[in-house]
Amino acid sequence: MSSLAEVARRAGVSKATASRALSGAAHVSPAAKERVAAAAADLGYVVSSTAASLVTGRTKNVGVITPFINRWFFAEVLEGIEGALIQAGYDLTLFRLPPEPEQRSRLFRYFLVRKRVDAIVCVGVELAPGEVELIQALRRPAVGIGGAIPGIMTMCIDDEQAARLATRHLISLGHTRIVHIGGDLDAQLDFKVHSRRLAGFRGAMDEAGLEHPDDFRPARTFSVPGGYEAAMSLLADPRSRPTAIVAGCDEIAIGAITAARQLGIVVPSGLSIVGIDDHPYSEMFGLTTVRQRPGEQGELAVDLVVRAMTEVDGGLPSTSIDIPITLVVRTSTTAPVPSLLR
Amino acid sequence: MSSLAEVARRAGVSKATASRALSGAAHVSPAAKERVAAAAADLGYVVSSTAASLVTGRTKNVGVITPFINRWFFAEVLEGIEGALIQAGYDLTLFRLPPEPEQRSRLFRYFLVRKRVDAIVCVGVELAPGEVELIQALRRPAVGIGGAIPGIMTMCIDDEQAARLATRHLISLGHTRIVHIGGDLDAQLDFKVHSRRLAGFRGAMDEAGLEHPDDFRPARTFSVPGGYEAAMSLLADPRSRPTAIVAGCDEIAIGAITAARQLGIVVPSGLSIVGIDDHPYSEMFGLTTVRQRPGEQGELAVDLVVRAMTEVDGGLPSTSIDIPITLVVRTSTTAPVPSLLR
DNA sequence: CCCGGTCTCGCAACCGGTTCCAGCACCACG
DNA sequence: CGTGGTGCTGGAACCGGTTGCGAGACCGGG
Repeated sequence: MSSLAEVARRAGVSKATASRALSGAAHVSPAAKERVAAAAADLGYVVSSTAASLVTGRTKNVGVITPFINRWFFAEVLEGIEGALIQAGYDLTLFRLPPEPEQRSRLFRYFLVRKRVDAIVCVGVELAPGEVELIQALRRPAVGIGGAIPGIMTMCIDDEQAARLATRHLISLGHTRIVHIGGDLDAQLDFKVHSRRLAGFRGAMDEAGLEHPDDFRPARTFSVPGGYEAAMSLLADPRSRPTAIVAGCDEIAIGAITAARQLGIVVPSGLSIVGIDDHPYSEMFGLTTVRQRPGEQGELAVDLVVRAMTEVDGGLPSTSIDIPITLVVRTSTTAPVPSLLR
Repeated sequence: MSSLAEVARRAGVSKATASRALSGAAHVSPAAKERVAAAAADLGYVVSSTAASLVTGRTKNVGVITPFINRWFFAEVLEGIEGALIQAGYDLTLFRLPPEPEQRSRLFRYFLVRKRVDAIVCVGVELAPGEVELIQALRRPAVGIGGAIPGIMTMCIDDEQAARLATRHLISLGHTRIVHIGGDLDAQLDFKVHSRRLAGFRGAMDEAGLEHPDDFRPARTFSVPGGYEAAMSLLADPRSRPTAIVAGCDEIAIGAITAARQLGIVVPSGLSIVGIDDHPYSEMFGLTTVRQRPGEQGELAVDLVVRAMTEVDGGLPSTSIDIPITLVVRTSTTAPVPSLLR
């Protein structure tokens, strides 16, 4: 309600000095600064951020674009971003990217562009070249999480590598009959994550010289129920049953563990299972997995854009940086047991 | 980059007409409107929302405050809110409420107040009276989700009623030895959800005249692993084992089902389990539960604030509205089976 | 005592739209 | 042909801050 002018009048100074006193930047006499602070305090004054950003051109606000909110990876990244932004004094404006192309382009050309944001973080969205252009035209720092995008800085885990790591672990234990339960290739996430993980799995099998016919089962959803269904149908016939499963993500792995137990198959002695993510439920299931920390990726992304905004030369290199992953061995994997001993 | 003035010049009209033509509100001749539109299009012009909101006082932006992002209920509500807001042409600024009181008050007095938002939606946060005052001082519509708050409009399910419904279902099946696994009363969510659900459970037991000594087991976390641990310790001793469990939420119920299966207890013949929420995993586990639809609650909240913002008399009544819940019977509950037949 | 430098501080011009108000053209009607 | 009304348009005053520039005060050194 109260404006800077009122504060200034009450403190007996001009708007200019009041502004300088409050922002703390320039030289203002201690006495004046004191009076302004007092006046502001008992008027309950707060700056109008709109007015401020109109003149400065900076909004202290960054936009985050993501296709999902209620999925583990995305929610986790979001929390990381949010925490880091608040810390740095920025607000977070959230845009969910709709799947329909028309809605999507509306988001880009209408919402995103209203000069509202000082920077952009895209999580799990693969920008089309035209969209990259639009963002570059904003002349604001931007970073992507979840996959490489030519033209803007991105960070992601190496999905192929993650699946390869998981698969190699099983191979090193002595498994030879291994199946991959992953995301449906026709209902792919951005960055073709499902294909990449499948490729990593197959790469590891090939490099070990293992045959792998009928090696892939798509899960209807990239989640626990999807993994459950796929594992149920895979494991139903004891003769074709593999000795180990590489899951496309931990949720699928958990679904598979649940299915196996339902069928009376003991994990890991009857079936080894390895996932990717290190989901909060994984420890409870003793799931061996390849860990990534989405929250840290979000924080890192914020660090980068904040630095780009505060440093004089705003530019962010358009490189892609690789997030490290680690294998976490728990109790869902072991060497294959000869069938008589199961 | 391009300003309204440029568009106006290019179209050969004044800023005033250009503004009117673009906003579409007032009378502008079709010819002029046409020329302005063309000029705007090939200049790639978009309004500066900061400039617009400086003069109109409206930001087309609503603030959402929530303590969690990566929990099912909260993420689900958030998705509902986001979808409804985009639909209505509003942006969403997300604030995560930090647990530390000092950070929390900082959020309220510093961030929230910068005249950035036209309305506020609080999900799962119990506002202190002082905080309600702060929000009311903003003179912006506000609604809460997840519990009643005196002074502002809220919507929530009746937690006691939900637990009572779940418990009555078990009692009607003939169960008499029932235990509640719920959230830790010392690590309570806002609105004392854990206590309320416990109270509903106990109310139903009392009204049926059932004894219920040692009737409550707190879960270390209000999630699957918490339910798993609590159920494990509860079910370990066959002699004290109940015939049915009322879980504080579906995730706890799922943890309990998993624990039961691990112990060789068949659900439901050996143990009936009922949850609250209707989580996406619940169907897979055949979990009988009390359904609530958090996404719809979010949408409803947005409808209300949007209406309050567009209608002439802005006020929102400070009533608390009750979200309906329904019992969804699946396969995790049945009549207790005499022990010989298990 | 004079002069140059450093601190403070106020004036006023922005930032980029929206909207009140007045003016003008044009039409229909008396 | 005069007059009142209607529809469209432009000028200009905002909205609420920030900041460049210049003026005055004050200090120390020569």
